[in-house]
Amino acid sequence: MYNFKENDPKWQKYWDENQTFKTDIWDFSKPKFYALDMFPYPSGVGLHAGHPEGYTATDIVARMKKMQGYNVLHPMGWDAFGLPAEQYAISTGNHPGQFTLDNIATFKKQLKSLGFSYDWDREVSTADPKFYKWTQWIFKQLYLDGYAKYIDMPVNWCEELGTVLSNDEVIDGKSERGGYPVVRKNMKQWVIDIPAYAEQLLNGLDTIDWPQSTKEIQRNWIGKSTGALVTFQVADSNQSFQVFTTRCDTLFGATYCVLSPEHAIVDKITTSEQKSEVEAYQKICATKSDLERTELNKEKTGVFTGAYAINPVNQKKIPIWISDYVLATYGTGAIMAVPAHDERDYEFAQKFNIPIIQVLEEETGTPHINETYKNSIVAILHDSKTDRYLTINWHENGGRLFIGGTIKEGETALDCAIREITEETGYTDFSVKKETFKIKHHYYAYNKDRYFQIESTGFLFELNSDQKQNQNLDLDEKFDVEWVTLEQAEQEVKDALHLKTLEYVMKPGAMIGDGIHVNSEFLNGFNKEEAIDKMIAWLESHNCGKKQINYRLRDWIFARQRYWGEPVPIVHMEDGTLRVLDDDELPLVLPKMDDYKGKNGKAPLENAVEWKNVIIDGVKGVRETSTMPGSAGSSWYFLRYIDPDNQDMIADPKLLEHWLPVDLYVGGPEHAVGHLLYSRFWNEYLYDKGIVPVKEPFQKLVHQGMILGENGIKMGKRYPEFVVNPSDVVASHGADTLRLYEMFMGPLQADKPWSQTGLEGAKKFLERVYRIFEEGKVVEHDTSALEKIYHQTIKKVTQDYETLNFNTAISQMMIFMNAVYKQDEISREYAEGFVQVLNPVCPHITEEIWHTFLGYDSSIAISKWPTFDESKTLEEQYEMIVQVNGKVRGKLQVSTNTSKDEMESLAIEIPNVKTYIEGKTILKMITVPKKLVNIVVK
RNA sequence: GCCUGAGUGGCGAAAUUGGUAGACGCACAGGACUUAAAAUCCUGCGGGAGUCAAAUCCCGUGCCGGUUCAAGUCCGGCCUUAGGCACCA
Repeated sequence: MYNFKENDPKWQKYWDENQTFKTDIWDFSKPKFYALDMFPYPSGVGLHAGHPEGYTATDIVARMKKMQGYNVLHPMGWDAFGLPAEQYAISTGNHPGQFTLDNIATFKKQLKSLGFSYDWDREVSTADPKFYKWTQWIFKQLYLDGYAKYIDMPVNWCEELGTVLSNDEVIDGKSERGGYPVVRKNMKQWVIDIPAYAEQLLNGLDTIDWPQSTKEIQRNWIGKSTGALVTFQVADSNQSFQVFTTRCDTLFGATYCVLSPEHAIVDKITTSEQKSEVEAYQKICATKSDLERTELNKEKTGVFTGAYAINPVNQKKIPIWISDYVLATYGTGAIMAVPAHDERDYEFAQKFNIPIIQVLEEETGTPHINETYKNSIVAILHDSKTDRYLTINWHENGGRLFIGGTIKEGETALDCAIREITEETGYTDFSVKKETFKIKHHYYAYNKDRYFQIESTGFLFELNSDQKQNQNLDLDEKFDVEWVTLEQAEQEVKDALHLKTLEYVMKPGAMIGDGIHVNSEFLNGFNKEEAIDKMIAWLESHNCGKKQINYRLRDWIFARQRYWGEPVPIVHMEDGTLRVLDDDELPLVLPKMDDYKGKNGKAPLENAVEWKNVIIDGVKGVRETSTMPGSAGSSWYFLRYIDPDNQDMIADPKLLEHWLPVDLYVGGPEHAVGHLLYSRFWNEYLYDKGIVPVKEPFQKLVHQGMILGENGIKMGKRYPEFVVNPSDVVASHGADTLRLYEMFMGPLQADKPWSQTGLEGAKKFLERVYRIFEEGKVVEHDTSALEKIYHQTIKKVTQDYETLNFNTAISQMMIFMNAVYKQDEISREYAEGFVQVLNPVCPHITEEIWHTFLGYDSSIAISKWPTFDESKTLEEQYEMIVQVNGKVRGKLQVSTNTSKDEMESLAIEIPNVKTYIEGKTILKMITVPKKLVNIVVK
């Protein structure tokens, strides 16, 4: 019986005292491996069940790499600044620093009890002035290079937390922490110009081994869109404004422009008659929270400014409106509206009665040379009393259609539709409900032997009464008038034009599909891509527009009106200038305070009067009292592990050169657009400055899944009875069992429910392993019966650890153990190799066996990883599968070097196979060497 | 609405380039050991038909269709679910 209670602490102490996992950072003689965990925020509640999962994964790889002769860097630290500690300090009056230190001590103890192979000498904490000196230093460089800016801008303001928040900290209009409402507010703020790196951050994604989903999230967040900038002159004014559009080809369809309510030009162009209305609208928008904005999504609102813009392509005057469906923060904060082909613009134009001009036309049928042009209609008549649609059935001479017809000279499309319905069906009492966008259609008329190209307008009519008159038909018009259900119409109407018309009638709104240009002068007849190129060329040559790329990515708001964060190393001088601290003034340390709560929306540091007021070179100044966001320190901490005590720089360049990039980074997927984007940005910036040697800091990233409660639901306050505390499990089952179980549950990346009986199973396996040694089953002679499975096991486990498939690695070790039990003995060589490959998952029990039963006096962690002999993994026999017409009809044990011909002749001799091929012709045999024979018979 | 993943026994899950679906574990059942139980060891275990027992046969990887000698795997269309984005012009 293995005594984990005694042995876990014993070996943890041994590794500590012997500095088993101390990294000799300057030893460049061996290949390096940098295994990194996302460092935890040391909360008051300690580790949760998810922590050991990711940490064990990196630990396994780190331990294996060390045994394989790599110089491994496997550090741990603390993301120690943040809101909870500060909230705690406010409510208890204690210093958040002390609270944080206490939590760190708890976390460290818990992590040590799990036996991770961290080099604790490299521990960092973002709240430690020795660390944040360099966070401030990086900020200073960003400031000096113009990336960190102090600007007036709309920000996410959270009243409850008393601070501004960055975009990734706002979820559905509420704060990520606490779920408090967030409103937009104009404030002078520190921001960092991450959009300047948008393109590089986007391109870098193609070079790194990250989960597809996370790359996709980052791509969406960066939100690159290629389009054009178009300048509109304001009529009867010297003002102009620019719009951003991805569809400049639809410019002929622009019937109005919309400015965001906050747009700077609004005040200058609004006419006196519209002034009060515009100002009232602006006021409403300013007080709306982001949540209200999205909730009020349903209906468009807006106000006419009274001013008109000149459409540059045709000099038409189009009205300028303001509306909050145009965002001040994206593009230029102004758009050209093309209601015919944009759903939002369509909705707005409908509501405010603004003209809609179709400039794209869908095309059905196949074009032909020598077409005759016609204008025509397709009319769909609906009877709401029976919910049927009127069709005419030509049977074999053309099938089921709606009513169609050609527009006569001097007739409008609507007149034509009414006339055709009455002529063909006799109905006279109906009213028009809808006229659709036009469709271009090509067809061949047999009766006239001609190709036609028509431009068809669709109509929807509603039948008022069954009043009829006689049909007025030509002699050759032989069809039945039939009322059918929508379903029947959709199935039986085959004509492309009529089907498309039905689609237009049923689906209200703008025409979003692709089409060719119409009503667009020099663009007529061109498709989207061609038209965009032509339009950009036209705009450039007429000096009123150009190609433009836009990003959704916004400035990173880099200040929080909170205490527990890095002070910003800036002084606001009395003369209005900003002064950044000299290097020798760093770190700028947080002052101790009596009260950590800010008052009236002011930062807590405003109350640190002695700290904030300074005199520099005889000029008075006030320190910046906002602090940096939590993601500041975490954006570069992985660099500091490499040289944590360096007082002169972030880290020695020679060390960075050797150790970067991080080879394996494991952590939760929730940081996809926060930490994982910010740290890529800082790293890339530091790369451009020549400080960091690699563009991308994390070469391979893996997200561990969530450990769910036994009820299949996320562990949490909702179902406290299903919460598993890793420390309890360590106490009851030992660290190795917990590590083994969490790795065996399923793929690392998947969410997996906890299972108490599964945990017992893991423990049983370890007992089974231990018993082999305890009961003296290790023998000094060879156990050749185990040779093949031993080599297969070493091979599979080694490969699976490398690819992080720990569950299948463990399953292979179980298979090996089963074989050992069957054999009832194992050679010393195989026993050692097995214990070594198990060691990364279960370091304590294997260390114990290594010393006690195998007699070593040095750690198994520094032993040499076992090797396998490929030739000894190969089977000399296999089960050949024989299929007849793809179904398995026989199996046969054959030698691995059986030839194709031999396989086939053996196959047809199998009795059961014979019964299936007897009396039939063998068409062919498909033979896959070392696998199967498939006999195809008829 | 749009973009990513995922869907396999009672349960957690395996399955190179398409080539025996269900490895391994849990649960369950039977047996050995024991005065007995626990622990341990051994055996069985997708569903159905068939048989004293076998052999053998049919069905089966969310649903429908396709490609192929052969589909969990490839293609098309849907459903469910998790995550992300959401007036981004």
